[in-house]
Amino acid sequence: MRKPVNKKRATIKDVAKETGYSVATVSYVLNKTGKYYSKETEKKILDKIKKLDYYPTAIAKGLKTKKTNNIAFVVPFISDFFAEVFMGVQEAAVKENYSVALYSSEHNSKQEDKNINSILSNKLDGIIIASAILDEKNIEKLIKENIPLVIIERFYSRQKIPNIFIKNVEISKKAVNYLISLGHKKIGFISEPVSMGKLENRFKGYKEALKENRVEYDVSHVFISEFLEREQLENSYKYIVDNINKIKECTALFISSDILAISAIKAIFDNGVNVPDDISIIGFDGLEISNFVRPAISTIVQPRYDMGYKSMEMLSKVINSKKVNDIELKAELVIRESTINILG
Amino acid sequence: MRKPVNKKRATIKDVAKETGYSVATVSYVLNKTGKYYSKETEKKILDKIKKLDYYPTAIAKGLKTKKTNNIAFVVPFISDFFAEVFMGVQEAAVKENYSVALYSSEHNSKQEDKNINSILSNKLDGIIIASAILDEKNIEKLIKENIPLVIIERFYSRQKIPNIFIKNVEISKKAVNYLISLGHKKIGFISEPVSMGKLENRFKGYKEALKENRVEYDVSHVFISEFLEREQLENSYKYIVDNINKIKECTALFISSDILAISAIKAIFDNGVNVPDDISIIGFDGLEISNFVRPAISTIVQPRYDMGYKSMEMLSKVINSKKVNDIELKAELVIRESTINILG
DNA sequence: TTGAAAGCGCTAACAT
DNA sequence: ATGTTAGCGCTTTCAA
Repeated sequence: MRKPVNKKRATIKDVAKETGYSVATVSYVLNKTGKYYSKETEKKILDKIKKLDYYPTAIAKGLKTKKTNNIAFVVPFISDFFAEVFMGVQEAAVKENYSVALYSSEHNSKQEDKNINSILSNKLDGIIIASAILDEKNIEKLIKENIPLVIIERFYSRQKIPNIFIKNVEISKKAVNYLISLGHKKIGFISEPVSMGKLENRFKGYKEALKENRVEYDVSHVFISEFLEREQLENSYKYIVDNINKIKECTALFISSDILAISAIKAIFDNGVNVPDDISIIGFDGLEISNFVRPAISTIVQPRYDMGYKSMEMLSKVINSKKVNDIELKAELVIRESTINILG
Repeated sequence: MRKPVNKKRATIKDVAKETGYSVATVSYVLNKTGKYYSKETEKKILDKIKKLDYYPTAIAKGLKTKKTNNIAFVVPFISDFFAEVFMGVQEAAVKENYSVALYSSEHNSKQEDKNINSILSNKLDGIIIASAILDEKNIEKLIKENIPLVIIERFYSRQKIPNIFIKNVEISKKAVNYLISLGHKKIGFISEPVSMGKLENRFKGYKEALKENRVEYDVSHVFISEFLEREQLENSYKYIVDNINKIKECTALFISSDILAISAIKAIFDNGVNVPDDISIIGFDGLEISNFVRPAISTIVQPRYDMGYKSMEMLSKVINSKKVNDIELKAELVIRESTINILG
């Protein structure tokens, strides 16, 4: 006695045959058009559907409708930050009945190209790009294909793309201003390469704050390096240690992410310097964990979840050809234990 | 002069028409069958493909072939741990030419049901389930649909499902044994609910170690709570604080995740107790961050990336009906600063 | 070596 | 209110 292998899934045809109705009618009730069928028909069909454990094949439907109800969420790498943004995306996606495929380029162009091709050939309904894409050409490609797009945290100049952002320049300025108000004059800036829009703006805010307060801008206190990429704690740690002497010259540091700040604190500590006693630090992102390390990190809290949630809502509108406006989200400077006043 | 809106993407038909060949021939060269066409034909067609910027539509192909080259990675919630597992999955997926959709149930049954339905109707080629699924019925459903499955870190008894695992009992025992060797007798256990296989086993290892060393098992030192779910730092912190008096009775704590350990350390510290001076702690997971907090946490390092990578490789085999064997991965006890000897 | 055509599961226009 | 059917873009069998 062999059990029936490969008992195939019921199709719309089966439902039609077994109820005696046509596939069209079944399709109608399936899609709850509310038209073209009676209450009675509906019930019969629905019952049979349940009995056959039938559910439509999205892929076949997609072939016809050109909608897959799948979207892509593209990140440069996986991190705490993006994980939380993703949570927002996913929650909104569920609400609007989308599934989301996650694509990470891991800071690798080849990988990104692959991802883009995969996205394109999968006929996803839309894409949310978080923070950046390595190769501008890929954005052009997506635009050319006319695929709905929303970008988080990056201003794309060549063509207007719906955007969710925070005011990086402004809030960075605020952070550095705060440091200055605490009496700091030697303020370092630590970041991965700033080619990506948002980092560029954080750097800009840093420089503007110095300038407006007539604090000397000292290039030797700017630490921008590829070793700081992808928020790798180990790599960052090594980099900081390698540059510890110059870093020691600073009394305060503005660091472009909390993860970087965490590794900096350890690297600094391991070299006999203390945060905040010897060096004050302000991070960026406002990850929960930044409040659970010692000292708790003063940081700029980004509305990570909202960034995701709103971007998905926005994307849904774009997909349905509704008008959308860019959304500015509020970031907030939160002072905790990693910053102290060094004035008299 | 209006610009051509909606310039449709080229299809295989276009390529056929423009080259004068049939769609069949185009399809052959497209799929590099290497047969049924001449070098010359191939070149002509390839050229045209490039010129038209044509690439096949996965969805149409999938309808026919029953393969989408998409797989699902299902997690109970998003965390540092799963993020790293995901990285492994994605890397292997790229290698084998799969895209991966990420589904998180966020510890919510309704959400999980939705996810499962979405997975099913999207006709994904396979699924990797990380750690757990809330409702056993959903696993049954997937099995019934005959969809290739791989499970990370959970033994599913009713039917054999390919599995990637570490020896949770054994390694937990080792950790607690170590604590005992340091002179600890009052050792607490902190974890989210242990209904999930792996946690159950960690708990088991804890109890076995006590028993084998004739150390009293004190239920009042077992802290298992829903407040500890999903590795939410804030919630965990509150829970620990609420139970601080009982926790203070312990001289050591075995904690089922690093994130929990981090929040415990802070909660304990904020209540005037110190790690490791007053209480030793061993965590679980071996997240990078656990080495960057103070004190650096002694922990059990799990091969997170490998878990993901290997599970994707395994899934690929299952999809292609190749034989697979369960894979045991090695976890490692790493001693850092959060544990001290309290003997003499 | 190439082409014609059926068919994958569904939607929707059209007919009844 | 319900049925018939073309067609979405592709693969693959069969014929030429």
